[in-house]
Amino acid sequence: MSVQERKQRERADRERLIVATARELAEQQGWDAVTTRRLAERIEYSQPVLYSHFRGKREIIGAVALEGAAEMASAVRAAASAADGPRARVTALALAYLDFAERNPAVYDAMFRLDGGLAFAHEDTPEPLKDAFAALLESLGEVAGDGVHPGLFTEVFWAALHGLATLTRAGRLPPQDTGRRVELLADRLAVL
Amino acid sequence: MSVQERKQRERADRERLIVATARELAEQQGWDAVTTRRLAERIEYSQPVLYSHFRGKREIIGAVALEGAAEMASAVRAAASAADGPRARVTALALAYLDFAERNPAVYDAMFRLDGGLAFAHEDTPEPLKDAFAALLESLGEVAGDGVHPGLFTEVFWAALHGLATLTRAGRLPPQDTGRRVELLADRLAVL
DNA sequence: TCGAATGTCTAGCGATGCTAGGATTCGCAT
DNA sequence: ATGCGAATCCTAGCATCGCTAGACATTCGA
Repeated sequence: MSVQERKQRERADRERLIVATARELAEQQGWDAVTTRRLAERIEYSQPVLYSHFRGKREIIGAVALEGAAEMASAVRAAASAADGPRARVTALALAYLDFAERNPAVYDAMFRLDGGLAFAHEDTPEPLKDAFAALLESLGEVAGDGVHPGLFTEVFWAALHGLATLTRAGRLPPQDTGRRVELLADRLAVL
Repeated sequence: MSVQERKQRERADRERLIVATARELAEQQGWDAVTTRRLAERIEYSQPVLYSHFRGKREIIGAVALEGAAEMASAVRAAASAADGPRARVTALALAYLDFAERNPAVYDAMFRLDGGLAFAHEDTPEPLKDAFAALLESLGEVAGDGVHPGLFTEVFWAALHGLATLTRAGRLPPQDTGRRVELLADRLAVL
């Protein structure tokens, strides 16, 4: 029995290695540079090994996206819980979100820009994605205002953050004004 | 002289044909299906002809993006001018923007999701892109509120719209709630 | 009418995601 | 310890991608 367990452990290790390497490579040189050949070379295995873990490149991107969603959820929660009061909580959350997107552009792309083959809308949405949304909802729901569905409010706020993250990374919005934009968002959207 | 003029006209016609065909193909089957071979076949020329008009596939995407920007600008202006008062203007503008994104997903992708090789932030930003932003600014600037830079406000509002468009297309947000989200955005962000 | 210039196509390069099929290694029963 | 079956891994290759060199045809100007 212990032999099989060791093998399973090694397999799981290798799978983590693949995801971590893909992420590292993507952050260093962009997702275009993450080819199956380069990835295989970096993990010191041949290409087909990748396909014994993942159905294809898309699924690898999806795995990175899930990892990123978990990290983002915890980053958002940490920032929110460190702030006092609804107002500070909202701005802290927003800044944490944008900070995560800026520090992990490739991961953010995997989550929202690229096709990771993830089911988003339906019930079979992976847990990390639902949890990341829940992390936003926890802090944003309390400032939705009367008569506004917390989920709907969170979606709109999230959309605004996503737009800011995307456009900033595209060079469209100068990064130094991020603080003022977040202030504007929090002042106007949130009901305090 | 008239011979050269005819040739130039034919060349310009063919260039328009390339862009229109690329756009059509992208809307029908997605940008992944827009390969240089398929595109060449559809316009009934060989691949190298494409490269006598554009530096590469990126530039073709960029051309579609510019065409889309011009259309979006006029769609936004039309919607805004047909509405009475700032409040109605803002919601009409927002709905027109989202409607454009929904009806022309491939064009919207070319504008914001894909790499069309367009210079965005700098001064050499192509005129249609600047004009599309200007179309937003015209209506949104008047509801920025006191002490808020109209450009900054427009950026934030635009980011929110962009996020809504993106997330809706990804299947993350149910389309039937678009109206309520727009109402929320207009109610909260705009100062009337 | 003929050389030159312009325009177009055929063929091919390197690289991509992905896979079939053979080789090798490994665990386990004898 | 040994030999066999199975699991594991790699070599080699396919179709397709964006892109380009060089041959071919066509048209223009003298």
